[in-house]
Amino acid sequence: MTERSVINIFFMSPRTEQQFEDIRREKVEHIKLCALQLFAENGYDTTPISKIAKVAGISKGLIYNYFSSKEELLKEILISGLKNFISFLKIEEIDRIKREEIIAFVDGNLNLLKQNTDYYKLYFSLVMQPKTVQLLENEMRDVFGQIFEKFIHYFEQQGEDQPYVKARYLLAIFDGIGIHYIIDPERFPLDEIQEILITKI
Amino acid sequence: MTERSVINIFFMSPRTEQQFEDIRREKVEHIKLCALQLFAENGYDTTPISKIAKVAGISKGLIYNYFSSKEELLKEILISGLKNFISFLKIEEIDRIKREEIIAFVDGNLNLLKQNTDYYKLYFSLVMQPKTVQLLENEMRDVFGQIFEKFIHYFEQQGEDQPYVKARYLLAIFDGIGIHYIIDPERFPLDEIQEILITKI
Amino acid sequence: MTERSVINIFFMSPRTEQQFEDIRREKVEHIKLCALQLFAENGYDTTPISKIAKVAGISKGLIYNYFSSKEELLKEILISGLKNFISFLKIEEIDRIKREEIIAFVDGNLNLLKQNTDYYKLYFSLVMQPKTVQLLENEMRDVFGQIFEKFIHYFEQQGEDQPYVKARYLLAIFDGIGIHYIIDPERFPLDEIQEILITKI
Amino acid sequence: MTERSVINIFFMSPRTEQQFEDIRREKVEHIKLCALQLFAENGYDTTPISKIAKVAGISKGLIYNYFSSKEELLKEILISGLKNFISFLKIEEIDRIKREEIIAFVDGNLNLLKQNTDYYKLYFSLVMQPKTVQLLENEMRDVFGQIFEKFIHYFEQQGEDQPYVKARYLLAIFDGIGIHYIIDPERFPLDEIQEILITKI
DNA sequence: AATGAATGAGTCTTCATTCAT
DNA sequence: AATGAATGAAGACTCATTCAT
Repeated sequence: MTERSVINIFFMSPRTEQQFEDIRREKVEHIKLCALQLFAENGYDTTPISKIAKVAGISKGLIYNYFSSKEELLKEILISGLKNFISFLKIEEIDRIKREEIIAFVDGNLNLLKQNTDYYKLYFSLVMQPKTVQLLENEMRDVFGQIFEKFIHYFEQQGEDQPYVKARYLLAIFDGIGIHYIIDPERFPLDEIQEILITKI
Repeated sequence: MTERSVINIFFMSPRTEQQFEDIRREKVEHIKLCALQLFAENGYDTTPISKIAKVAGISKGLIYNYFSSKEELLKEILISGLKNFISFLKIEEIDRIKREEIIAFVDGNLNLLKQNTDYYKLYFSLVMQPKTVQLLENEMRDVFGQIFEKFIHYFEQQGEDQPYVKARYLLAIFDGIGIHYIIDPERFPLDEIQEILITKI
Repeated sequence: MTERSVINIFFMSPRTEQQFEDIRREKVEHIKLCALQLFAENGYDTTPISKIAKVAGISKGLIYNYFSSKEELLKEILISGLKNFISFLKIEEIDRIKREEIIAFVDGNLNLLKQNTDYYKLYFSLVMQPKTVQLLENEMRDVFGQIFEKFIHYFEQQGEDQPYVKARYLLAIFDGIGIHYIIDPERFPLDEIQEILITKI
Repeated sequence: MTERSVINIFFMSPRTEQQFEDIRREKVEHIKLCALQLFAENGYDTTPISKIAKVAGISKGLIYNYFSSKEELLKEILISGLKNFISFLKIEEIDRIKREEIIAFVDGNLNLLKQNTDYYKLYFSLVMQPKTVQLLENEMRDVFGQIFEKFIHYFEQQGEDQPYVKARYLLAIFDGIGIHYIIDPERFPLDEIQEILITKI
């Protein structure tokens, strides 16, 4: 028991459960953000926990207070990204799929790409590996399953002859654009391509 | 003639330069192939040299007889892939860019994807990292610069208003298709999408 | 005050900065001492880090917590020795160079030799290699430059005709004595030679 | 049996035993010389056999045709040096030890130093290690025992009161000069010091 | 006599994770 | 809740030596 602890008791008003929760959540988010940036830039495997700690301004040990392992940290980052994807694009709300909604989705997708470039970078660099896919199996099925269904539904409504193929194709195009934007964000003509894409739809 | 000279003719002669060269070329190719498969499946950083050696049926040390480092091995694999890309698609020969040639390129590209899935897997998993791009700077500039110019030229001929944007877009689509095929080769409708793509062009 | 706050005061506080610093300094010195003994006895190149760790009673990894590389460890050992040399001989304080001071230096030098045999052993075994000299370039220039100047100055005062040569010669003699003492400390008549040397000066 | 061997038999006159011996001896000397230079410059432990082979213009394997191991090669180099030392200084012939002979020895010693700097470099860098001393135990005892006895004898003749100490001291001075010359051959005033040394004797 | 492919033990180094405080 | 010391398993790489030719 150090002097510090003692002082804490006498001079600081005790935090409420809620405050503790807030602090914790804030710290967790901070660590995740720092880790995401480093993972995106240098790769997951080549980013040591120690570096994350340094960038986050905390000790190595503390990270293990919030995440049980490095892989767990990765998983939470990836899942947060997927959740963000869902909520940002309001996928769940898209039930009657009209043209405007698809266009909104396209717009949203590309806007998200611009804002969350780091996340996409990390995502694309890992999605090729079976280990990652396994890690996110359920979550990915949920997210992409939903999107996929809605796209198929949309193309069916449009009277397309191969709605499944078209849906796959459209999603592939999204990711192609994503990758190229990530590799060369300065020069890749994202806005112009966004327009072309919407026109075609 | 002393006894020694007589013995001489029973001495095994060392291998000829040609023999040594054959051994080298064969081993180099074998190692590169094994490494490619492992890198593609498990990732470059998570594949130890020892595992490559085991799969290749040789000792760890021998790999260093042929490649100065793990990174060098990676580089040679990637460059071989690029060279293969160039020669397979006969990029250099495409000077008068007609519709048929572009179509041949699309076909070739997707066929290559089917045949060299491992290479694409590796390529996409690394192209996001600045370190890789740096590793292949010159080679990539050569290859993609050429392709890119021809596409722009083609779209100009076609009277498109934004040839640069269109070229970028088409290349992005290629890679999008590539990634999706790689992630799910069983179910991704590559052939149907190939047709759609050609139709659109 | 929630239960959590109460628990707080029972939490072990982390060590203070001072405590960490103490641990570090102590460990660093311990490692350097063990390494010096082993380097001196078996040579730098033939002493593996693992052996140093074993002798020091710690893990291999911990050495890298305190020294960035084996070479860095060597460098710090050598520099510490040079610093010790300077402070022990009070080189900087010798400004008016009288006979007594030179004699004190000779005495000090040979006493240091007796006490720090390991250091001299290591030093002599490495000083022949350009790599080492390069490693310590600045430090060696500082130390020996100073000593050398004072010796020259002294011989000038004495009216010697070749002060530079005499200074070089005297320093060479020191090292000759050093080497011979190191090789055969039991039988080498260090004390008698010390007297002879002083007499000559 | 390769074609080459066959040709050898029909077109080349068989070498005599003597010629074979000469060729062998020449090659052995060549390898030793190359190895000495590399060992002296970069250290024994940090000079790989492969580098010696490359510098000598032969294959790694061939070295093992002439020397059973790297250590054996070192040993032979060191012993050759010692033998050269003996024969050059004609130590064995010095029986009536007069002043001129000692002077001749001093001269010879320093001349040898100038000519065989590499050897001295190697010698001094290894002589500190017990392993080396063990390797050369007998040879060193022979050489230095002889020299030492003669020096003692000489100082006895001169009526010195501590002939043993003086002999040790003189040998130490030789080595001190040797080391300093080796470290800085350009600027070390070897000739002047040689004169001083002779004068003192 | 000569080559260099091949091996495998050993070395330095990194880093996720644990632990005492 | 927080620190960084400490561990140990694993990885990249080296190199003396052997071996088939």
